[in-house]
Amino acid sequence: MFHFTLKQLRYFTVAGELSSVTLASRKLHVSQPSISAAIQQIEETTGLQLFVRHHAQGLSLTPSGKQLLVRAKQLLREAEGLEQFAVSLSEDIAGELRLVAFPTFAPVFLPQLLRRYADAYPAVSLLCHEETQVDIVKGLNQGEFELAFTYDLQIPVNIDFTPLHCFPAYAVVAEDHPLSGRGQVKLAELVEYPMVLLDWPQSREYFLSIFETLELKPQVAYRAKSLDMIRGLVANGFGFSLFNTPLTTDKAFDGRRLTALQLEDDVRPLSMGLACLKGLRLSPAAEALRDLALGSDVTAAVLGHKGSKKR
Amino acid sequence: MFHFTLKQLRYFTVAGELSSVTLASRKLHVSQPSISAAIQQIEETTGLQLFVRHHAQGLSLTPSGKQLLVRAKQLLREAEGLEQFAVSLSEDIAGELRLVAFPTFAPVFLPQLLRRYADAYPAVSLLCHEETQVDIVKGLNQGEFELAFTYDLQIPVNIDFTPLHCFPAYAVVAEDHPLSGRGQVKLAELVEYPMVLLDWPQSREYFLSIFETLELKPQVAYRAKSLDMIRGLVANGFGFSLFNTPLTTDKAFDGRRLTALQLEDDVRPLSMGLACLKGLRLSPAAEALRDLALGSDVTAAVLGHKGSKKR
DNA sequence: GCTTTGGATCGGTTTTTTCTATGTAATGGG
DNA sequence: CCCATTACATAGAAAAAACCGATCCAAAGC
Repeated sequence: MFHFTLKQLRYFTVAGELSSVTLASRKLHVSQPSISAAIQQIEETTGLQLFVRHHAQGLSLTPSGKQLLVRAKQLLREAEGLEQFAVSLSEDIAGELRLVAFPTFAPVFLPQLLRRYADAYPAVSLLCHEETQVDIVKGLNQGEFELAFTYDLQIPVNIDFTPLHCFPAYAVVAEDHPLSGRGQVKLAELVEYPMVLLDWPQSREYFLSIFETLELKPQVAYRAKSLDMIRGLVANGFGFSLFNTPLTTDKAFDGRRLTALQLEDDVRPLSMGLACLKGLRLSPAAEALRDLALGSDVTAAVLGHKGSKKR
Repeated sequence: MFHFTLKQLRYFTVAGELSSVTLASRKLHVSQPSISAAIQQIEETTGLQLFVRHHAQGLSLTPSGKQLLVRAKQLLREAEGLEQFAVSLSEDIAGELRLVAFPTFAPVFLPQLLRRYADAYPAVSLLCHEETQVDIVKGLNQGEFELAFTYDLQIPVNIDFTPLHCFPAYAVVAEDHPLSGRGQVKLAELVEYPMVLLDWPQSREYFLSIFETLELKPQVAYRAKSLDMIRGLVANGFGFSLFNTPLTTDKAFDGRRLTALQLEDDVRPLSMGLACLKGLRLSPAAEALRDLALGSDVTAAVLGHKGSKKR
């Protein structure tokens, strides 16, 4: 494919600039025949005559050699730049950091966290996707993302999970729902009413499994594809729903009000945390974000301690 | 200096794009361990983890790997470009062609020749200097110029000279000079009048040597550094002068007229031609100009056969 | 004519690259 | 559950290359 090497180009450019094979060999700490050979190899592969040899007094570039020299130096600078870039990627907190987050809680606390991160490490360009659990796992595996904020749900063995915060499940009903104002309810009471279900691959199964462990079966009246839609449906009396992500507002988008109800049953809370590939050494940029997230209770500031920290 | 090679980068990028060491090895016609090794070497020198290895099902780039891949491909493209450039320099009539010409006759016929050349080979960017003989020789030796249009005067042995045209020396006087209208004169007659001398390193000696061979000694009344000045001085009655380059106009810049006088003596005419370094293989661009210059009597068209072709 | 200079060439050594063969871990079909 | 398959890693040997010291050679300068 390539008929010359960076090393040959380097030897050539130095010799060209010094107009001397010997001086170049000294400057580059290699023997004089090495430089000679490199130049001849380039001359051979390109078919160009790069130098006019003056016996006993060095050599001088031919016009062709001069033209090649300019472009060769440019290539060498760019190679140098690539190397610098690679080193900086592996040593500095810089480059691109590709994140992914579970969409239900992403907007709740990520904006604040990313703000703090961006202030602390301006050399990093952040990229944050939102995907459902299966796509998060797929994306991590394929190197699409380096770090994921997600729930500890169906995490495969090859993915490391570090819990950040625990979210207990709770019920949400419309303000004018018969159970509203109760403060807390039993799941057995809830199943008497129609349910609105978040219809996402893993979430679906998770919410239904909560009832299954108590051998209850909710009447799913509606399935919706977004959290906002669920809130709206619930607020408009289509039934109750179960959430883990805290309600940060008691209003649906149309202004109707919702009420949260604690569950009296002993339901396993969901653990939210940071996931990344087990085999992957994190970049300094990712490491920094991980430290930032672990170092401070990121959710507390926003949520006012509605959940319990860690698992 | 550089801790990776173009070959390693190439192996890496192909493997990265195919997400497979094996496929890359097939595509590049090398063994699979070679690819593996190259990737590991880059990982080692940069300190980056480029791939996540999935047992039995290929590998996928890490986010860092993806970033490096993009820039590595760019560098490879640029290397490819450099190679193309070099090959084109040695095979195509393209690139930069650095010329130099002796200033006295350069404006007489070079513009027309270069025009034809530029029309025929638009991929070549022409650069034409004008220097006196010593600087022409120096420039050729140092690779400053590839081809020179000059006189066969004091040409060192390491420079090849191909004659293009012969210019006999002739005298020039003002229109109102006593010798004007004679048509031809003897040098012995000329020395009775004051002379105006072109004061350039080699030209000076050449003109004086013409008199010396006949054991004559001209009275040099004025020395000037440019041909235009000489013409003006002669036209204004400061004396006669000797030229080789044909007078293409009988007017000086101030409008005063000049007359050319043939020499009756047997003076060796000056040979004008193409000079280039003996050790230098000409670029296709230079070769093309040489062919163009040799192929047609470049001067005839302009001068109307005032001199004799070739030597 | 002798010395100096500086690139080219020659052999031999070391290093790097590449290959074949094999190991190994995960996947998938029966 | 076993076994064949897949695909990367590793080991060891062979081939290629890069490199070096020594020497050669041509020109320049004293």
